[in-house]
Amino acid sequence: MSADQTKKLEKKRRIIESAFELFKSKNIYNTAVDDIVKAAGIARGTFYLYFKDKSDLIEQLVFYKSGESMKEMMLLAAKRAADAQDLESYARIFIDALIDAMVGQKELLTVLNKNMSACLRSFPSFGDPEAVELYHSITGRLLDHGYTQEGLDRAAYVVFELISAVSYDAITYEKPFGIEEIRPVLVTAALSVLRGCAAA
Amino acid sequence: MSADQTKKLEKKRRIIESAFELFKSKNIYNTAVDDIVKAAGIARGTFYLYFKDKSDLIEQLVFYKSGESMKEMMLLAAKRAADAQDLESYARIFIDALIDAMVGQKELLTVLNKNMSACLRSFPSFGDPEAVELYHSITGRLLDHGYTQEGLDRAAYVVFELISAVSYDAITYEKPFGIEEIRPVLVTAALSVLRGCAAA
Amino acid sequence: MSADQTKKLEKKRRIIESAFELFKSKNIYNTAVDDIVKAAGIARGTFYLYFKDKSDLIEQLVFYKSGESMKEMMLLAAKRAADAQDLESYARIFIDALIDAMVGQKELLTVLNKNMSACLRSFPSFGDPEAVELYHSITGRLLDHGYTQEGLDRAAYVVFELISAVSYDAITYEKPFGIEEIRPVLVTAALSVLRGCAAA
Amino acid sequence: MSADQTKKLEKKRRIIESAFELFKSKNIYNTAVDDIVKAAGIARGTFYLYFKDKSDLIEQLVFYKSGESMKEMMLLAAKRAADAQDLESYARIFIDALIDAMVGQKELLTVLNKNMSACLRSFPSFGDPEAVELYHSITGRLLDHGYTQEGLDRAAYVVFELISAVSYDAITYEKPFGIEEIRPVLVTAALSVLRGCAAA
DNA sequence: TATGAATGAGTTTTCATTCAT
DNA sequence: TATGAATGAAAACTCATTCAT
Repeated sequence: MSADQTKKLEKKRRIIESAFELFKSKNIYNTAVDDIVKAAGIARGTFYLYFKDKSDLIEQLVFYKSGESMKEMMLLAAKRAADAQDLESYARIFIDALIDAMVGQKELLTVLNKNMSACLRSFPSFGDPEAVELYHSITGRLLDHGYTQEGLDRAAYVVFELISAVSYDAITYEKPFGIEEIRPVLVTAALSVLRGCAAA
Repeated sequence: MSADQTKKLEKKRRIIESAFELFKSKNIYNTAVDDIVKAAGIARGTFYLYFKDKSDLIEQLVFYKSGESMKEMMLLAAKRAADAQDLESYARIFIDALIDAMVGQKELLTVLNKNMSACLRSFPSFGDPEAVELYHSITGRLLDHGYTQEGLDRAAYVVFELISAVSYDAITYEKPFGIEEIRPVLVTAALSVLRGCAAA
Repeated sequence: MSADQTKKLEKKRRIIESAFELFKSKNIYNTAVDDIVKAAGIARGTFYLYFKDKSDLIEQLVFYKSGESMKEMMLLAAKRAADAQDLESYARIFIDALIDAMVGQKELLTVLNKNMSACLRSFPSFGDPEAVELYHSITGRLLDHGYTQEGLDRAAYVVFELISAVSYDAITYEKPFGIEEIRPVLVTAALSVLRGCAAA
Repeated sequence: MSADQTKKLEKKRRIIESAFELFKSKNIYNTAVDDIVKAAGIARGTFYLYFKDKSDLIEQLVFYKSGESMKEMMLLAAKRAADAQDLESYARIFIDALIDAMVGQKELLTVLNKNMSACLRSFPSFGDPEAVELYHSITGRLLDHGYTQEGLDRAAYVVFELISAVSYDAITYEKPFGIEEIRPVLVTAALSVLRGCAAA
């Protein structure tokens, strides 16, 4: 990648970061392109040199940010689950860590408004080679325990949706249940799903 | 309720229905108050007699519509599951019916954009006495099978979130899996959750 | 006046008073007819049974209120000046009292926005027989000191404009001079005007 | 000042002038921003590039216009009074000219609705160095005749308020006295004020 | 007389996007 | 590449007034 291209990408990222901060505090529909360029320290017109239009920015931001966060979450969870003895406790620790990670991403959730799935939609290819590798190293351990790769992908997807949907409400609204109140149910549920899918 | 009040409520509902039709075809943010009043056959100012502003309408619409659809879904599912012999098949048929109902509500899902939970947030009180009764008659059958009422509420909530989250992506994007592709996994998963939560 | 008419007048006054309170706190242009009828406890349509339109109300209010206040001011000033020995001190006390009265009418001034003259325009007939009588009893004392009635009217008018204009700025903005700062100059000035006009 | 800034200021002035013309013919509250931009030959949005909102324009217009007119009035009066022999006739000619100038500014008066004081409030600093200089050259002649600078400022202010308040009613309503009818009284009154304040 | 739902013209304001520099 | 003034369509919302009851 040429120096020029690196510079361009960097600026693009700067715009995305500025937009993200504003989206967090004001929500997408109340953030004007004007606010974004001011925050990024560039001119109005410059914005359109990097993004086709506002929705182009949003699309890229959501994709970039949700991918980024998914990777972070998997990374954190994998680290915590690394020393688990048996499969059962591996999964339990992993799922628990995933929920913790969601709690830590509260702001992102608000912006994405349950659109975490913007990323999940490309599941399990993600769009970031590192993330894919991470995913495989995590799920690999389950493969030889009665799962096919395909079955595993679906189970993992369902588990992820389950966790993110329930966590979203619990974290942002604390209704009908707060996160700590629903966490044990959620962990049990996620494990049940994994087990149930293996049998299938 | 006086005749006047009934009339007012009816008109409010008419506005909500008009808005809903437009939201389905054009999405919320591309629908102007102007479009809504034209569709409802009322004057611009009249709108503001019934709703504080546009966001007030959206809030009420989402709540009303998601509640309404939840009831419909429960109704349909209950009917289909009525003759089930054992608990296992009762649950299976019920869950399957729930997914079918989601498919039938594709349009609603698009509008609510995963905000079905606007209704779920008041779970299991819903806000409509009929719905509550329905909910209790449905879940009652499980009560004597090792669930406490509280545990049942949480399990049911988690199952509902699971089904609606996964179905939403499957139905609206068909990515990463289409609804028929993911349905067996989803049913298994939901049943596992129920079973897993009972044990707990 | 019939009982019916009295009732009507009373309601009219109630509307005017309600409007006046709102005008004081929100200014005329930010007060809607709607606010007024709510405050007066009547229906929207009823308003139009008593006033042709909004500007009709304003006109009547300004006239009624400024006349009322002018009378109050003259009454207060006359009382204070009653025991004055010589003409000089009579005028001085009177003018001073007038300024005090203006200070006490701060709210009215804000509403009328220097339109106190709405009343002054009918000077010295006012529109209220009692006020006219009051005016004559006050100025009478000067008549035999070199003034013609006409000259006196003009002088009084000019003095009144002088006091109300200067007081208005002093009271509402305290710029460029506060009321106590400018008061001595104002009294001197008013007296000079009276004296100067007598000579003429 | 850069060329860019000059250009911007020029456009701002153009908008103000267009608004002023409309305010004169239709009054402030019946002039829409839309009318102003049409008259100024700019786009709707451009207006908001130069003024925060409509009231911002009004504020700036009143200040700018009243300052401008004050300068013109002083200029005219000074020229006419230049050759006066004694102080008495200097003041008399000056005051008379001031009244003439007010008559010539009838339109402005209507727009400003007695808000000439928007400018007077910054008296005697005005906000325009040229005006200040003018003011000092005019009043200078009185300084050595028993006035302190401070006393002079107050006297001048009071005289100005007197003249503008009385003239306003006389010119715009011709009630209770027309301008020519009240002029001699007004001149005498103003002179009396000046004399009376000198003595003090 | 009294009501208050309905009206819709009219206003202000926003904001994504373009384009000359 | 970068700028930022200019645009104007489009949006939300207000409010004086009417009129059927």
